[in-house]
Amino acid sequence: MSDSEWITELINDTDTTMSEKQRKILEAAIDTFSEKGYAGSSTSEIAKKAGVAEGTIFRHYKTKKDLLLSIVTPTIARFAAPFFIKTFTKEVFENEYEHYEDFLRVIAKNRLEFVRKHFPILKIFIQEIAFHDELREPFQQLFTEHVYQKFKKIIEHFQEKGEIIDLPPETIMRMSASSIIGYILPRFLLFPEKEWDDDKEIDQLVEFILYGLSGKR
Amino acid sequence: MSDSEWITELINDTDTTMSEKQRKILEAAIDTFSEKGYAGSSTSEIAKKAGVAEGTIFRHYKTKKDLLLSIVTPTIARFAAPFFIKTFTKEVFENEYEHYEDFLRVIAKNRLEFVRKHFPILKIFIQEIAFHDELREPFQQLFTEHVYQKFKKIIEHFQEKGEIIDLPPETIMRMSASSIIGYILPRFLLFPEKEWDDDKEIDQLVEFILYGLSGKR
Amino acid sequence: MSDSEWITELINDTDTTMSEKQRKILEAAIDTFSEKGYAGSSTSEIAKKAGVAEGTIFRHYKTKKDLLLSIVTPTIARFAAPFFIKTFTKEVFENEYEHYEDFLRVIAKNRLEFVRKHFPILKIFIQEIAFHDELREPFQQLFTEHVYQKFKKIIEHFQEKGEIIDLPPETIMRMSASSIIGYILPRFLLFPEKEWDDDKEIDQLVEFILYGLSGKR
Amino acid sequence: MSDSEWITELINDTDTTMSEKQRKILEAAIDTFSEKGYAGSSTSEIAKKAGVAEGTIFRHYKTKKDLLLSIVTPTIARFAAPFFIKTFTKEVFENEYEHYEDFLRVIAKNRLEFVRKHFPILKIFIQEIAFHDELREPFQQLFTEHVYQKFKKIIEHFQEKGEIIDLPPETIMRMSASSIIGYILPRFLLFPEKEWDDDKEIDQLVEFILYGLSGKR
DNA sequence: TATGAATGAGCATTCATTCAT
DNA sequence: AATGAATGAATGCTCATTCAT
Repeated sequence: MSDSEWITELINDTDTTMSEKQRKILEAAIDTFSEKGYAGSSTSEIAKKAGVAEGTIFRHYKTKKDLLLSIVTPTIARFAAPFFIKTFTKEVFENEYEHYEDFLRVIAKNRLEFVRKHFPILKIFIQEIAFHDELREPFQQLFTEHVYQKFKKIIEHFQEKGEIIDLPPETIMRMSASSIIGYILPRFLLFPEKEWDDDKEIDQLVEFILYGLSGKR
Repeated sequence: MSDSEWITELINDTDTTMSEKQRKILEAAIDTFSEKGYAGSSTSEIAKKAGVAEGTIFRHYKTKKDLLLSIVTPTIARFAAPFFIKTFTKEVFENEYEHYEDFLRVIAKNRLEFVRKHFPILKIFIQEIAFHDELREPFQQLFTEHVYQKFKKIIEHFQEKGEIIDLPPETIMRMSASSIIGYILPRFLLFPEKEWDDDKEIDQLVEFILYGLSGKR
Repeated sequence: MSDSEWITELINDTDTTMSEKQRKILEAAIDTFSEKGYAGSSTSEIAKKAGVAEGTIFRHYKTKKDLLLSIVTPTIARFAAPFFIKTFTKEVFENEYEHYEDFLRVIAKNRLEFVRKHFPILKIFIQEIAFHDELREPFQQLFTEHVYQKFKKIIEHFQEKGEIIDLPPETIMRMSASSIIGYILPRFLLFPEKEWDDDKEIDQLVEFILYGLSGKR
Repeated sequence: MSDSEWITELINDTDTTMSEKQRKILEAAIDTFSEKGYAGSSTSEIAKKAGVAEGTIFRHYKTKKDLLLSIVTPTIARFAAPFFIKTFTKEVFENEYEHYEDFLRVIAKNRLEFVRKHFPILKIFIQEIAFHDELREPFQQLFTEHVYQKFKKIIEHFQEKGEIIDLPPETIMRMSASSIIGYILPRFLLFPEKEWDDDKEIDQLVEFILYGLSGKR
């Protein structure tokens, strides 16, 4: 399976062939891994929560790590999907987003939406990426080859237009991303129960980034 | 032991009473927890790495979790130390930092220095805080009662002076902090082997935050 | 089913009613048991090797042990077949073999041939007879009631003719058999890849036994 | 540890450093492996029989296979010990044994004695050698480099003296050995409860081999 | 104080067998 | 007849913790 096929397959979320039991197992595993971490979760606990025999887990997933990857891999691929490079012509960016602000706002909103829907899985990913080469390596590659490259082109495009300051693209990227992530983490991880006005917050966030990065000083 | 005694004790780095073996155990545990996570590390592995018998660990630390807390707690307390409220009068802030920029730069530089020295322990903290009430609760308290309160006063002080925009202090705080953390994490966690010019990067960072938060728009 | 019916059925190699799948299962099981031993083989491995579903094995053989017996029993019965007593009159022996040498040579040659054809199954038998009463008991009976009795009569016959020394028949039997087996085991089990000149070796073997057992000393 | 050191260590049966529990574990393991085979024995069963916790087994023997090797290896080495080549001069053989008969009788008697003492372990060896490379390889080497070489020299020595027939030494060896083994196996494995007059049987055995191999025909 | 043998609950995984389809 | 999902007991092994020395 080639790289792009793999991506295509991951993004089209066609888990249509999953049995009832399999779905229950995945749900229980997401729950448990998310709450206690991978190493802190036992397959027997997951089986009990899923209402299946322990052996059933291993009929569907060869190992516990296999179960982890089956949970995390497709979701992360889909999280990164918007950054996939499909075309390299400048026109596309110009058509896609007239201003850096547009790009930022769109990304912030739809990735926030994605996080809202899939936070437990993303949390597992964040927790476990440090400990599993099988997780780190493919996503490091995915990031450097797709996300980073596309993001960079977008930044350079708007730097040429004079919209954003002339710092190294990865610095711009880091500042933009960390601001957004710096909203997402408290929002979902630390104080999820607080009432958040996402739209207003994102507006402030975008404005903060834009002024911070504006060339006019 | 009252709350403040506890804090005092933690900050004064009184590791003077530690035996050679104890120090070796701590070192080995930091190494191991940092590399494999708490649940993924075994006490026997730590004992072997420390060159002591398995039982020796439990002579010094009642349980494995005790060992974790002994590692993480004092370092985190010291990480937060600069934000401790010792005085509540406005004069102090004015003397301490003339501009928000000064405050930001000082904090960024010395907390970065602290991270450089203690990154493995901080990494353990970040990884494990989600899974252990014994970690989360005291530091949530420490944060809301000290760090947050002091940070808020500082922000309000500079908002009154018109230096920074009139958003809710916690929004300001989040934006400031996440920008700095957004530098620290790639810097130490993702690409530690890259060559970083910390001084230049921090200057850019501070500038980014200041412009982003400046009231003049 | 009476004892003699059982024997008759086993000897007539009526595997005619076996389906394709059943044959594949038997083949795979022989392969696997022979290579890893009964307890070291799993039914799932056998199923995979046979290209059938796990359940299919249990449709044909109630249990794993049933499968073992189905493999081993008929082949061992046929291995012992030449020793079955069909008649008890002396004349038969005299007609069958003029000298002990003839008997020895014929037995050695055709049992060697049999071993060549069925070695994997015989190996399973040798390995497993120690652990399964269901194997040991019928074949102990078969041996003491048929093989031993007929062998004994033959030996006594040639002792009367003065061809072989006057030791207890079972001693003669043991010496004859162990010499032959002592060729077969290295030949097939230890060094099967060596080049063996079976005819010459058997000639030497028969001579060795004959001289060893000859009464003229 | 060099080859010869290894041998020396194995032969000197210095299990002096074994704790009570360790001894109990070995005994129970020998019992169980001997009765049910390696694959058919469970560590929990062995632990129960030894009166220790299951974990205790694994403190002394890293794996179940380690336990097997710890049982079998030293005993087999000691079984082969009499065949170790210590000297290569002809004089030694002449002093050691005046006739092939002497050699045969001594070997038969003392190896029989050894088997009597260690039969359960030897049985385990015989059963398991087919399935474990870790067993087969070192003993194949030990056999071809020591036992076979010394045996061959002895045979050639007596062939030169005209005592035994001029067949290939390995044929002589096979016939001698299989005759002896052909006594040992029924003696201990098949009918251990029968009353055996070992001395008389060995005399007959030696005579059988000698006449069988005698050159005078 | 330090040891390391001993524990037994718990772990991920495999097993032979069943049964609805 | 054949499947393969499902089972849950059993497996080899690891774990944090205890305790006699």
